[in-house]
Amino acid sequence: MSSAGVSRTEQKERTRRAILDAALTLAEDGGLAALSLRQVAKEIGIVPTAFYRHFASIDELGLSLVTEAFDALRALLRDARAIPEETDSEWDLAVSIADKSIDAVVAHARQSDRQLRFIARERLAGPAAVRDAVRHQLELVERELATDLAHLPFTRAWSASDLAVLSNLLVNAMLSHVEELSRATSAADTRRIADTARRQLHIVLVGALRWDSSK
Amino acid sequence: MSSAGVSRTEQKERTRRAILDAALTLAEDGGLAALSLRQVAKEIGIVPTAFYRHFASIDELGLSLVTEAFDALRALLRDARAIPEETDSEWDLAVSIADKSIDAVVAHARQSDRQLRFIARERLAGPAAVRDAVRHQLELVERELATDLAHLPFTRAWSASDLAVLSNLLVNAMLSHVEELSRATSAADTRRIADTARRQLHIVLVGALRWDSSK
DNA sequence: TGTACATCAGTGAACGCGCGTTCACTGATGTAC
DNA sequence: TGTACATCAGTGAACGCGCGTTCACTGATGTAC
Repeated sequence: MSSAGVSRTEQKERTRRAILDAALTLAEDGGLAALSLRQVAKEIGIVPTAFYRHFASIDELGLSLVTEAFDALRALLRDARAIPEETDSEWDLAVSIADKSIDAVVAHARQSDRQLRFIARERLAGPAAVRDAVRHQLELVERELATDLAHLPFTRAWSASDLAVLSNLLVNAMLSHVEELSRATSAADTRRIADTARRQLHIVLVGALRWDSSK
Repeated sequence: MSSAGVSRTEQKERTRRAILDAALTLAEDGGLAALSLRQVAKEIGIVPTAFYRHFASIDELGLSLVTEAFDALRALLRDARAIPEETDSEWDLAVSIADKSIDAVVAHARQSDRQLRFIARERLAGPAAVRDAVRHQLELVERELATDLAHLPFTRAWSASDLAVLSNLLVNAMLSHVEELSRATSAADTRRIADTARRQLHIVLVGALRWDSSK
């Protein structure tokens, strides 16, 4: 490894990034639990033992991937979040929120699909440490989303528990949609799946608008 | 392997069942892709090579597990399906359907939790052949559910595509709920999760009741 | 600016282990007569 | 019912392979003077 004109720190960071990147891609079939250190090393052209200069174990690599994946998920939610302007009807409000959110999902599913699918997959199939970390982060994300939802006009009278319930529904639905979007093979496919997601979100929002939290 | 008083065919079937059962359990951490034939053999006390008397490969074992898992999922849906009696209001109808469905989910999540989680997990993390089989079966299940939904009073004017959209939403939500239920550690936990699921389903149904398919 | 020494990312050999798969086998169960 | 032969689920040795991890190493980069 020579790479003239590059500082040692910089080169180390590049290798670290290459490891994370290769691991994220290789974990796509079979999940992180079926990924080997040697596969990763081979993929990026280093000797297996060099892996240990960057991570103490595959589990530690997995936890770094969790961190980065949730950076991506939070960026998505940030884009989806902004409170919509006043609308004429509840129906229009639902349409407005659904459109905005689905646009964010489609855009981020395109640029962060590996990260988002990592979350959906490792939550269920990851090595214990990674699986627990993903679940914990998802709980935090759901709580953050619940806080955002509390600022919408129609949730004024909602209980904290109902906000959590809706938040959980939305996060799970979003992960399903990301998964489906990532399998789209054409622009038409993407549009069709986005439309399904939009209609689902719309149904949920209409239901939420009608929801009486005191019942 | 002696097991006096048991016919050869019967003993073979027992071993086959033991393999499927052990595989289903062992796949719980890390997924089917991280499962080895030798682990399964060791678990049930046969020599690794005996595996080949029952399955040509781990993939073929996986496909058998897919079949059995979907038997369990279809049994769940059968229990949830029955059309509810007449109700006074749309709200009551939603409550009635939600209660009935969640009861079915809770009951089947208890007795078939490994099978149902297998579906949720291998859909995302399985070996290619298994993953594809699970996705295909899920599509079929969604179509079946859409057919059932078409018989509900409020879907009279719905387009086929809207029925598919709602069906997809319900199947995905159900798999999320099963996953959460299977992690419950007490009866109180189960009740709390079932209640979340019930409220989510309720929100969705209220939204669906208000849905205008021609929009 | 030049020299001498320190750091440390990446190397390569070696280890013991579990993997899937092959093959010839054993001995209990099943069947034909 | 008894005997002789066929079937076949499970055995056990063996194979080559990829695995994670150890260790002493190399040589380019960084630093102190």
